[in-house]
Amino acid sequence: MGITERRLRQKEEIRSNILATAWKLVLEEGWQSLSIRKIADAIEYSVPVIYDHFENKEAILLEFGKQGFELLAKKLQQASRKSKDPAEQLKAIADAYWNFAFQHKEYYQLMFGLGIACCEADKCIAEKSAFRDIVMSPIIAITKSENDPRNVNVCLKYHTFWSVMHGLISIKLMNTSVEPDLNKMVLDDAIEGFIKNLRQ
Amino acid sequence: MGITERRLRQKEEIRSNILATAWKLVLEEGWQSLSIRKIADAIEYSVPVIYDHFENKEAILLEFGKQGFELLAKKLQQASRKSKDPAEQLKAIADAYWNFAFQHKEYYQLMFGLGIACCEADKCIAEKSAFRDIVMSPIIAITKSENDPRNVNVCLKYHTFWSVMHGLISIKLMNTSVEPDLNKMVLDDAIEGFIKNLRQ
DNA sequence: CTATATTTGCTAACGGTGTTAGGAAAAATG
DNA sequence: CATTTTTCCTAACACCGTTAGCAAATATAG
Repeated sequence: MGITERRLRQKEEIRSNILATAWKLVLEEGWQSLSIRKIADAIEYSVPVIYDHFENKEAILLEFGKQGFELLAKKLQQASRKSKDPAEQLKAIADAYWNFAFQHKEYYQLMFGLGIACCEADKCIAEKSAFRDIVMSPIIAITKSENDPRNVNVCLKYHTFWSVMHGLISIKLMNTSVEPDLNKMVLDDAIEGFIKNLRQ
Repeated sequence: MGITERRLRQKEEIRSNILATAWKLVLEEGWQSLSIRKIADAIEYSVPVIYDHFENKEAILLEFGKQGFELLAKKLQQASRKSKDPAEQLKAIADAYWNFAFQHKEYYQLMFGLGIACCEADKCIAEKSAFRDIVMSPIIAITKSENDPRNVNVCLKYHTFWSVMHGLISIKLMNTSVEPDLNKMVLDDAIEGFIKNLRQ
């Protein structure tokens, strides 16, 4: 009797319909303007139906957050495989990170908090530590320090790398227009400096 | 006849009462929870009175945003006067920027967009360009390039500096807890590297 | 095939948000 | 004292996230 299965399938379909519709709305009007009511309207169901599939609005955002972290990890993974030279790896990773941020602006905004309270603290630990490892590996190789990821210095360098990336991107994303648009030069410059610094 | 003057004074008093109350509410419960109704409640006036003094909520936020930029500029100015050596100046500026972000977390959040849509683009140009000049000056001195702030390379370095600062701070502020808390070491490390890089 | 149980999806509400129209009361002006 | 101006409030509009409760549709058991 595939009845319960069909029901599960139908229920699952509504769920992914919610997600797909929400995503479309976000692309069209941004995170700030996404609302449960608009989603309900678009999928042609009443509002409470949404709550049969997600505990609350934040749960929907969290879903996208995880998607984003997975996609980012994949992109960084691919980038790091482009070369055997750790410095080249790191450059490729930086590149991929940069591209991700602007090609998937909505994901990036959600993941790194330009306007939404989601994906903080413990919510996405698994997803975050995945891409942490990817970035860590070439840094360790370049510094040639002991191969221990818990090495304080390596941790520090990783943190610095990530911060630099995030700073460059988020300042570009908020587009303050005080200084001219320096596009990717800034990134290349900063990463170049970072790698030099890694080698002492 | 000082009647109109008294009226102006009283009106002005309500205005600053609104601002003071709003600021207290922000300190207590954060930007997200600030609402016109709460302000009205706290100053013991009805809601529309707020709109006699501010066009809308964003205008109130903008007021604080400008205050923030002015305070930051002052702090950076003071810091840069601590030494004649440009490298030391830059370190002091970085330090002051860092301290500002954590001592006046609310200002920083408002100014650099961790959660509020304000202070973008053209709104705070004057205030922003003030602290731009302060940071630019030691960078120019260190690179010893032509004394032209419109020099592309200097612009790029300034942008990098600012991005690094912002990245370090905002990642610390959102406290993702994947990596251990590396406090100010990360800042010192990054700035050290940045200055080295400036000198070629 | 009918009766019961379950699932589904709705209406309507609660309490919150920013914002504004319109009118009553108070104050200043002639 | 009458008139005009200013001050300030009530009440509403249109949103928001969230939930209680109920009606209709569906599946299950006898």
